[in-house]
Formats: sequence, structure tokens, C-alpha cells
Amino acid sequence: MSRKTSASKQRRSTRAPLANAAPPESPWSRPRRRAQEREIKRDAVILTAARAFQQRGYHNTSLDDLAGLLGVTKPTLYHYVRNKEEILFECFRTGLDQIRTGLREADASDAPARERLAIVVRQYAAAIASDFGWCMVRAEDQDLSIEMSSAIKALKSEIDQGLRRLIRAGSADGSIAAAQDPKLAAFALAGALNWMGHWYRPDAALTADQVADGFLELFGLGPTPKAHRARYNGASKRLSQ
Amino acid sequence: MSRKTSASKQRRSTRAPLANAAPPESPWSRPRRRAQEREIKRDAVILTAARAFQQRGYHNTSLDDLAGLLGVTKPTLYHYVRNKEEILFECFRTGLDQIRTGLREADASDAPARERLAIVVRQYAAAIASDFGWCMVRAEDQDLSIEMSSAIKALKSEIDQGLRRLIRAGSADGSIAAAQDPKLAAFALAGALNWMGHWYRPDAALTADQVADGFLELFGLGPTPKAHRARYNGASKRLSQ
DNA sequence: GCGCTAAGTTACCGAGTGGTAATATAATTA
DNA sequence: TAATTATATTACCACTCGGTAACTTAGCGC
Repeated sequence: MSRKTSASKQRRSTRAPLANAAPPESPWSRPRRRAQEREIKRDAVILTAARAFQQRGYHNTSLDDLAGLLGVTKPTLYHYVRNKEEILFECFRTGLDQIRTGLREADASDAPARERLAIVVRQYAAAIASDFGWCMVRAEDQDLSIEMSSAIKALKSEIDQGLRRLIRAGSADGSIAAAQDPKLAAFALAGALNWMGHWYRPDAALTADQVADGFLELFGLGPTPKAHRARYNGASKRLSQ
Repeated sequence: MSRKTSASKQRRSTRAPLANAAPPESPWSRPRRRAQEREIKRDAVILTAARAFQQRGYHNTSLDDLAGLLGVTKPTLYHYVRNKEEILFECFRTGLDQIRTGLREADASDAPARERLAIVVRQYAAAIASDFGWCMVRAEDQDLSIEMSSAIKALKSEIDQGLRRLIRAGSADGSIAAAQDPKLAAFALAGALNWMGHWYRPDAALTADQVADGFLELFGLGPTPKAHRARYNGASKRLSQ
């Protein structure tokens, strides 16, 4: 994932990439090629923006800053996004989609709820550890128009409901300890995960997966009931199948 | 706590408050009176700002907005604060101090660590539920100068270290389940609490204390070891003394 | 009553920023 | 090669907002 789209200069020749051409890319369909590059560039804008927003904040990052990071000028950005707000929206959407992917994956599985929850939590942790992780933590309205804000709110709600559903299901099928208030449990779990965005650094000792498993264990939702019960005398997890 | 300091107009007469004079307020010390009113007004600025920042965001709240909410004009604000940044800093400090108060209270007690932790968590929840609750969640740098930012970071670190210490102490004296990674446990607990700032509404069903107790229970740190042990219908751990 | 200080107001400035012509250039299509 | 379209640039505008200077007014001690 290139972070600088150093425009116009070292644009690679048109007929060179004979070897690395992706399967769906056929020499006959040139217009598609164009559209693909456009999308790649647009993604670069969003990703670079996400990183900049994360460390400097949305309001402290001007479009000139962003353009500078990409090696282009401000008006160029407007070829790929409608306005600054749309960039922020895309950041939100991208980050939330990563989590929703985990949720759908879990829904597709027919494993016991405890394992399905583990799938979601690991994916959730990975998402928070990604460049778009800060999106869950930042307030959804404030900087977004009502339409976009409510769109984001809907996605967040979907995630929240998904977590609650899994926790309830786990209580029902007995695979996890029955939480007396699934809503509160979901909030606690989401909070612990979201807070990662404030302290987690990819270069640190723990991987996102390890954090996820650690949380599951803390919440009494350890990988297997056995391991869960054993957690106080040092025996560690024996996970998956 | 008056939210509008409608200045200069209905200022109450100088010799009226014969009955409701507070103990430390003596008629002989007039200049102190002046200083007190000044401080009251300053507090109103901070509190009103905190509320506005919470719902509209720091950058979306102009000083004119804030002045309007207080029924004064912008330059008036500069009688009480040096600049906008100082307002934000005071918000942070106020919010964090509430939590630190709980921490010191816990340190002063000689109850078992489990109970001391409960004290902190309840105070923490109350702080997050207050008007200054969003301060823990918002990134500390980004909008603050390095000096102020590092001051805030120090306060946050103190809180984090305090939580870890209590968790370790609880593991040591056996009053709580031994977390295999106190740092991770502290992060999870703090995260769950901080996340309250995103969903908790004072008018909702749960009080802050109830949320705190709910979290303690979820984390296996329930009010009494019995209740805690009971939640897995009796299996597992035999801890504490 | 007389100064002095605090508290507020009006009017304004300058920097930064989102966003937009108008325009030049490279790539595609014909 | 000519026409067209996508891409990028320079120059600029409109506007917001933090902050300040100059001035007025109220309160307080003497």
C-alpha cells in the first residue's frame, strides 16, 4: 500500500507491467484500468488522511497538509473526494466495515456463541489496531452532517447490537457465563476494545490478537471453558478446535 | 451551580446576605468577596465550555458561541482565562482530578484491595458521567501545547498506574482474582469506564454507581467474593484468604 | 465625592482554511 | 494528427475565528 502517490512524474509506462498484471486486468479493457488507478489513488487519499487525522486530529489537519503528504496540491484532492467531510466519512466507514466484516463472519458460522464472539472480538481488535482504529472512539457527530452522522450511527448500532446478540446467545446456549445485563456487558467489551486505540502501538509487545484473547479471558469468555476455569493457576489457553 | 452569570445587572446588594453568609465569609474581608465572585465566574466559564465542548466539540465551539451561552461578549472571557487552550486544559484537569480524588481516597483506606478498587471505580464512573467526563476519552495532545499536553499525560498516567497498583495489590492479598496481566486488566477496566462517556445519559435507567458495580461484577471483581463466585454457578476458583 | 481598579463592550485585525475558477498538460479515442 | 477527457496546477476568494486595542462603566477604598 503506497502512501505517496507521487503523481505525474514517475508514472510507470503503459506497457511495462506485463508480469504483475492482476488476473481481472485485461489489455482489452483499458478504461477499467483507468478507473482502477483512480480508485487506488482515492484509497491513498483516505488512508493518508486516516493516519494524519489519527495523530494530528481532524481539525488540525488541513487539506493542504494532506495534499503535501501525498505529494500533490490541494485541488487535486477534489478529483477524488467531494469535500473534507467525505474524507472523514470514508475513514469512519472503512474502520467500521472491518468490524462488521467480523460480525458477518461470525453470523455465518454455526460454532457455539462463545467462539463466534471470539471471532468478532479478534477482528474488532485488529480493526482498532489498524490505521482506521480511531474511528470508533471519535464522536460520530460533531464533525459530520446529520445524514452522514446518522449513517455512521447506524453502523455503530449494528455493531453494538451484534455484540449484545452474541452475548445473549452465549448465555442461552451455555457456552459463556450468563451476563445479567447483556447490554452492559457489550458496552464494557466494546469500551475495552475501543480504548486500545489510545494505548496500543503495533510495535509493542502484544499483538492485536493477544490483546483480544486477553480481554476475552478477563471477561470470563476465555477460548475454552476449561482454559477459562484454569486461568487462575497459570495454565494457558488451548484454543480453536 | 448557575450556568449563566448574567453579570452586572442583578448583582445582589452588598449588605443583604446577613443570613446566608457562609462561615469563612466575613464582612471584614471584602476584597476576598471580590476574588470569590471572580472565581465563581471563572468556574462558570469552564463548566459551560465543558458542556458545549461535549456536545459540539472543541473546534466547533467558537469563543463567541461560548460567550453567547454565558450572556457576555468574547473579550470578557479573556478576563478569566488566558486563551481558548487554557479552557480546554482546565476541563481536562477538572475531569481528571475527580478520578484522582477517588484514587487518593482509596489509598488512604486500609480496606482490602478489592474494596479500594471499588471505591476508585465508582468515583471513576461518577466522573465520566459528569460534565467533564468526555475529557478522559478525548485525545490529550492534538489540541494542547506540549507543556499542557504532557501535564495531562502525567495525570492520566497517574490514574493508570493507580489502577494497576490496586489490581496487583488485589492479586497479592487475594481479595480479587489474580489477573495474569495487570496492565491489560487496567486498560480493559479503564476502557470500559471511559466508554461510558459515549453512551451514558444521566436520565437513563442506570445510575453511575450501578454501572460501576456492574463492571466490577463483569470483571470478576464483584462487591463480595461470594457474589462473584456465584456467577458461574459455583464451579471454579477458591480465592481470597 | 474622588481616584483607582476590575469588568465589559465595540470595533477590528490577521492568519488559516475550505473550496473554486481558470488554465495547462498528459493520456485516450477517433 | 485532431478532438476530447482525465488529471493536476496556480491563483484566488470568502469566511471564520482567535486574539487585541481602545474605550466605557460599575464598584470600592480613601
